[in-house]
Amino acid sequence: MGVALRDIIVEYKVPVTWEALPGVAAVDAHNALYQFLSIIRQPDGTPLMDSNGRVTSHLSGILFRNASFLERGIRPVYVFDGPPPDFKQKTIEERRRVRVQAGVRWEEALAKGDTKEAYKQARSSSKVDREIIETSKKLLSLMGIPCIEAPSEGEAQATHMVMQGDASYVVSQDYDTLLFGVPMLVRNLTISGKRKIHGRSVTLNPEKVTLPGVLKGLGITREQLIQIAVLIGNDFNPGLKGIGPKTGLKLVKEGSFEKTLREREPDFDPAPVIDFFLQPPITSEYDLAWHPPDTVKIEEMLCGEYNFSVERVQKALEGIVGKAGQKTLDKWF
DNA sequence: CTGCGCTA
DNA sequence: TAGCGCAGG
Repeated sequence: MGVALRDIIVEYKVPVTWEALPGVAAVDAHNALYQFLSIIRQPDGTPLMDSNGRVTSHLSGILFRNASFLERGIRPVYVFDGPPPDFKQKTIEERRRVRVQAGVRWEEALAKGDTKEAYKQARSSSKVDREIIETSKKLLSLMGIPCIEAPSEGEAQATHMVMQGDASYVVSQDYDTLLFGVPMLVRNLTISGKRKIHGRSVTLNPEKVTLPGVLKGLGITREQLIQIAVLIGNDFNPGLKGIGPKTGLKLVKEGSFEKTLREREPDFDPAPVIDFFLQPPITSEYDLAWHPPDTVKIEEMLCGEYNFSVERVQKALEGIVGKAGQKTLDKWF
């Protein structure tokens, strides 16, 4: 998922604290849900499920993450994807193929008793399907958190909302919003900060990436950043074999973007992709309103339908109403 | 991912 | 009271 800009952007990330991030956060909903689905699993890869076998990992993630956002003065708005552009079709099919294959390999690893491999494959088999999206929207709404439908890519819409001044930054693990021109992107906005990477437990702190910082640091324009994304591959085109971010940056800086494409992929016209990043479908018609959480209905949904523990849910909700309550409730809701 | 209980 | 490991649904 996303574009592999990490290697050239690593220097331009700035650590931030939660206290420095008050205001409205435009959350890349698909990215957040995928993260929850892929990570909130048992060691053998089994996700959290209710007694009917329905996946609940995303609901757990949404409840605790957003309770924490609200407690700390961050007002999240979740931006969901609309219909993808035609030229994303190949990417979508390829992802589906990889996902299905991971599902098969998960089964195989389980049969062999290879727990580590099972967990890895299970993560890759995660799918943000219609059911996941609908249940997520329902819980978010009950928590009083606005959900926006993008005309097309959620990342483009979230970016637009920051540019309009309706949100302060985008929350996503992916760098794609930079291509859409987001002024500020925040990654690792998690509560614990703890992650398991290569079996080791490491602490990841929230970090911000600003587009001006990246462009200035790399000495390029946004158009050139998009050119790099086209060369190395992104959500909308596969990129050229053997060209990663470093080589892409070099080629683009020496003005060889068109020449390289002409030589390597004469039949590929990058114009639609470039144009999509520069002028994506977006809308200014959205309502941003936060409400106090409907604690009764949340409990009905999570505990009544999905077997969540009443104590855990109530505790999370108390955190929102209690702390956010007295100080900021009036201003927000 | 997140909360929580146990350990030093 | 920080750090680790496990359960959560």
